[in-house]
Amino acid sequence: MKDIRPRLIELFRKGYCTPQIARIARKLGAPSTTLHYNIKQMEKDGQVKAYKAVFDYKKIGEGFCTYVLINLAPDEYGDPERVARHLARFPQIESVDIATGDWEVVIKVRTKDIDQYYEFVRNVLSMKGIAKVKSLNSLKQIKTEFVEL
Amino acid sequence: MKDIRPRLIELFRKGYCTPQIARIARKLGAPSTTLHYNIKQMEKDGQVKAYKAVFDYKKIGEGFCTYVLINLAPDEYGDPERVARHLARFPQIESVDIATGDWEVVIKVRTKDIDQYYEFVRNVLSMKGIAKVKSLNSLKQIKTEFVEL
DNA sequence: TGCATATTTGAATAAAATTCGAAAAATAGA
DNA sequence: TCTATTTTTCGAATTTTATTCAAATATGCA
Repeated sequence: MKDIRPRLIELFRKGYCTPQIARIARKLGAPSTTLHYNIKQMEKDGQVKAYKAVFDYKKIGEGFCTYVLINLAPDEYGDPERVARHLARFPQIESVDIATGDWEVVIKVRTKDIDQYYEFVRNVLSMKGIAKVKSLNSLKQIKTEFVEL
Repeated sequence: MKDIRPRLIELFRKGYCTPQIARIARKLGAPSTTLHYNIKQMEKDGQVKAYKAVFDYKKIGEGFCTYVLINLAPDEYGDPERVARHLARFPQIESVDIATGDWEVVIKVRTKDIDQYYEFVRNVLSMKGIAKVKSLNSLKQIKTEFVEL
């Protein structure tokens, strides 16, 4: 095997998929050209950001999932988005939100295991601007990205 | 308009998409039949759960996003999955995790606005088995489902 | 090594997406 | 309400894509 699957996973994580217009047409009993028009319109309006795959993350070696609640350093309060945008770049991070309440940023992280998570903590969460973190570890993922596992 | 778009959104939330094999073949410089074989294999192995769309949730009227940290009633400790599976059924809930630490369950909820979220709290989070909740509100979503917004 | 199983690949076929154009429907303005 | 303009629908034709098939190659294992 030319080990093409890791590359497929990378592409599918963010895109490289497309709507099944013909199948939807059959399901909804509408002409496929009408659906085509509406879908393209939704894409143009920016309602649809991407078409992508959802994985069984355990089976692709990313079974260790953590929510990290983050307190920023006070000098970042003026622009929490700076840190957030920087975090969003990392491929292990599924989501980044700027939040109200006790924590300014909430991220969801996927790694292979606790060792890789420790690497992530050392490399990423040590960055300037992050004052304090609280990790919530997922013991079992029941639903993700609207898909039940 | 026959108002077909809400129905499209419902279908795309969980599936009704498919890989773009020809495009991937061009990108990776591999024969499309080889990719076809490998993709089907990954699907059969259960590594791929679904192909779906990621939305700009604000633009589809689901801009209010909340992480809810949940404490279960002590009599649920033996089987936290019961409550978790029940929660996973609700369409407003993007993800459900059983977690370690201060909270037993973590969910991510999407509603139109704070009023709809209040409805959700009253209808769903009032359920038996949930002892206490802490809501973290997203002020701004930077990345979701691995897609930067 | 030798055998069974899994993977790669090109050629042929089947299915699907896309384009186009015309008509219908919806919308905005007077 | 009436009319002009824009948006949306949808069938037919075309282009592109996925899928099937069969043969060749590679891989794992005894």
